[in-house]
Amino acid sequence: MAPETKKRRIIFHIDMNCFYASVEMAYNPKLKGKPVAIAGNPEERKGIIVTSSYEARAKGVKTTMPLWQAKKLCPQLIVMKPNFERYRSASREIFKKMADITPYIQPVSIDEGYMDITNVTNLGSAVEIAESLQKQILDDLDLPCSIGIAPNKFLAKMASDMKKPLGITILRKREIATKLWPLPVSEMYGVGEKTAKKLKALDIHTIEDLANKDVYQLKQVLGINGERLKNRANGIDLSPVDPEAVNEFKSIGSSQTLPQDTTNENEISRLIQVLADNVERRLKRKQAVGRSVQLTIRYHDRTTITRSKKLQFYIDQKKDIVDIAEDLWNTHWNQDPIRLLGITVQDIHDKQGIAEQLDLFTYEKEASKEKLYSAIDDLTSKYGKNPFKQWKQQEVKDHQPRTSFQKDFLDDYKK
DNA sequence: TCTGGGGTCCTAGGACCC
DNA sequence: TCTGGGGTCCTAGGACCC
Repeated sequence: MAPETKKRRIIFHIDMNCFYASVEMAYNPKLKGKPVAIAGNPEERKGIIVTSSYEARAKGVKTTMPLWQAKKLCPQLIVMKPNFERYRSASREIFKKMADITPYIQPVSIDEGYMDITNVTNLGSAVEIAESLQKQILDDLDLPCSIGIAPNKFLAKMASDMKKPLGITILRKREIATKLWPLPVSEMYGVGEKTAKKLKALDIHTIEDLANKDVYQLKQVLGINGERLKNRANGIDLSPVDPEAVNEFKSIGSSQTLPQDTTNENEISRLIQVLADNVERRLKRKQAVGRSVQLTIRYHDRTTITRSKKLQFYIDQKKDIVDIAEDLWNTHWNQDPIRLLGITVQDIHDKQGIAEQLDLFTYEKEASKEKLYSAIDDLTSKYGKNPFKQWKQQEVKDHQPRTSFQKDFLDDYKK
């Protein structure tokens, strides 16, 4: 957790400018000053713009624009495939430099993060610290960034957006009315297309309009988020800079848009293997196990469904992931051509932390996972329902059935 | 010729338990 | 005999962000 929250905090938001394009320019300086874009797969339909340089943006090239459209706007556009290893390595160097200043760092994405420098006392003023950090990142890594300085994360985030590239912007509480309120509400962090539309219907167009709107009306339209957005519009955000957040993964997924829509079950079966393989590899790299598998199917017309299955056990093996994904596929596919397939393992936990529970559950009772699965199947068909469903780990551990039904099951299982 | 792939958080309804 | 209300878990989908 961040240092004190009572004391007025000093929060930085560091935002890399055109990150992927900038990294490519750092690798190959000949690209500097030219319209450069990073695009998904330049050959196929999934070719969309991921990032572009300011020179490309000047011609109207925007993120998520289909490649063909970008080329039409900017025929000289230099299009490159993403080199994620490069970006990850540059990212590590950037966060190292932040870590030299304070341990209170919260990475948000590969190119963005917060710092709480409230208790940094030996490196000069906040602005001096920001200038020095920005200069180091530029001099050592040849990468430009913008930094927002504010009393909380939301204002720091909005501030870093105000001057690009290579900006440093301070946003004080007393400057909210002049610097923040005039902006269109759609530019606020947390307000997307749908929310902007709903706000417009309430005659809210600027952040000032939102700041002054009756909270009850906002909650009616936006739920709890309405209150949060109003608070932010008034410069209120108590959320701490949380260095642990980055380690607390909740899901790991892999999805792929096909070259063409398909109903071919062989192709789909192969794709499931590839996706499950991806997920398995990343689970193992993170030493994690998960307890729920979700299948995403996007059809020809882009309607998308998700179907998931919660498991009794934590898994990290490709085989298990494939089994469940195929089961979901067979149960829920409606025979229409599909455009995308995705597999996500959810309810993820650290493998070490879960090991004791797994041990108690499977090894101490000398039952392999398969054996236990089939025992559950047998007994479930015998009793008509699965008594494990409502059990908490603790109760299973302690063998403390709460109902006679569970007691029967347990007696039966122990045999 | 439209619109990728990786995530998080929130909501809402139904099942089930007490 | 014919019911309330609170809580948790599971599932599906929506909105948002980079």
